[in-house]
Amino acid sequence: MAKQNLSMGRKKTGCTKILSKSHRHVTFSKRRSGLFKKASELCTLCGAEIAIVVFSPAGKVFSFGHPNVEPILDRFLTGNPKLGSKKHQLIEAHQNANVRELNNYLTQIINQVEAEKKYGEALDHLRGANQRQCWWEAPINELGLHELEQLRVSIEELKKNVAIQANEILFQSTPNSSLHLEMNGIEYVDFLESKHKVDAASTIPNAYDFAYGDLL
Amino acid sequence: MAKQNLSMGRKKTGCTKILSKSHRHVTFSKRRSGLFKKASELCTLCGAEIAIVVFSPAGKVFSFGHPNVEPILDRFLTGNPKLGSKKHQLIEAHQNANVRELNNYLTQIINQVEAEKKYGEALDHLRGANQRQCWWEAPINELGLHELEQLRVSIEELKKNVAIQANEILFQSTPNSSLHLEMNGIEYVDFLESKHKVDAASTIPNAYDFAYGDLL
DNA sequence: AACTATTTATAAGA
DNA sequence: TTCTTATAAATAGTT
Repeated sequence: MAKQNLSMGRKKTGCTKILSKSHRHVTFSKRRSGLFKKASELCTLCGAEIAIVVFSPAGKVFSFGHPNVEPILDRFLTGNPKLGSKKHQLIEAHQNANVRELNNYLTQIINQVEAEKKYGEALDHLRGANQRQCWWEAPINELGLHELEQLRVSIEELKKNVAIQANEILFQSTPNSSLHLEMNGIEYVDFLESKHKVDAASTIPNAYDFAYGDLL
Repeated sequence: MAKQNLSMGRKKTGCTKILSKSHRHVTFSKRRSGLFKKASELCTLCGAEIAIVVFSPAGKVFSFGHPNVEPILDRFLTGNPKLGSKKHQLIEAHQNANVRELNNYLTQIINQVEAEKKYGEALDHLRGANQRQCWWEAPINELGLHELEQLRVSIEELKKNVAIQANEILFQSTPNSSLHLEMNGIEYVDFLESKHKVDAASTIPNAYDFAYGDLL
């Protein structure tokens, strides 16, 4: 796939971008026609299905599709999660059955929040009782103190568990837990970040990329 | 874009699908290369951005993209709501609105969790201070026993809440995720049982006749 | 995969 | 823009 002789016709042209704007526009039109014709030929000769999307430097869109553009793009986007950007993984998740999972995921988080609230209220009541009834004025007994300390440790432990739970569900991977949920969570954040990267990258011209399906 | 002379090279071929499978496969490979090369040339010469997706008759996928396939397809799909199949309406909806909404929602929930955790920690400190200041200096009396009882009631209530949530998650959501909460519940039960033994040992009247409501 | 006779694509000019 | 034409490139059939 060397890119050496880029020209045809009367004279060889260089392999760099055409400088003259009008000349470039003419070439763009001609070669775009040629590209679509080649694609059409490939479709009829070999029974292939092809979609082409072309953005002119000015931002105009041209598309070719046999038999239609969008079904082909759909198939490509939904059928290639591994190539997929995070965005498409997210889209795919929604397109498949994962809306329900995402909802469950949110429900879980809400439940966790509720649990934290209830726990906080319980502690609140403890504190209120302490203040109202002047626990600190009561006589102490060594056994009682020890038991209270045990209680405290147990409650701390529970609190930690709940907090860890919340964190795991929100951010981390649990070994045998539902992969989809966690992917949803992570991708969600990554997607918003990568959105900006994509926007920036799409204005950068010269990257050169072939993605062959042989690998799939 | 007439489709009349579909052949090149040695001899003209018809404009219909090539019948021989091996022949067709060879032609497919050659012409696919040519198509991608043409696309590449168009990109470099005119500064265009092109994405091509090809499905072979066998269903294999091949794609070309400059600078990358997916951003171009994204731009195409999001920029063409008029064509909207339902699927694309879904994609667009997610891209335009729901993703942001969901993200805000998640951020909110994360903040809530953080706030609850901080609040819980603050209460812990308060309670710890109370203990340090007063408990071990105070004599034990009936009020102290009452406080212990209240503590148990609060914890029992919390335990019920956790168990209820565990059940909800267990029946609404994925089994694995509910496991941890359920474990929390079990730990909690164990703790209360051990507490009960302690109560008995310390001659505190066992109160399984809990009076709910005034505390929680 | 490499070769080659042809056809096709297209750059430049009208 | 479109048409013409000289020439480069693509490729069908072959090895």
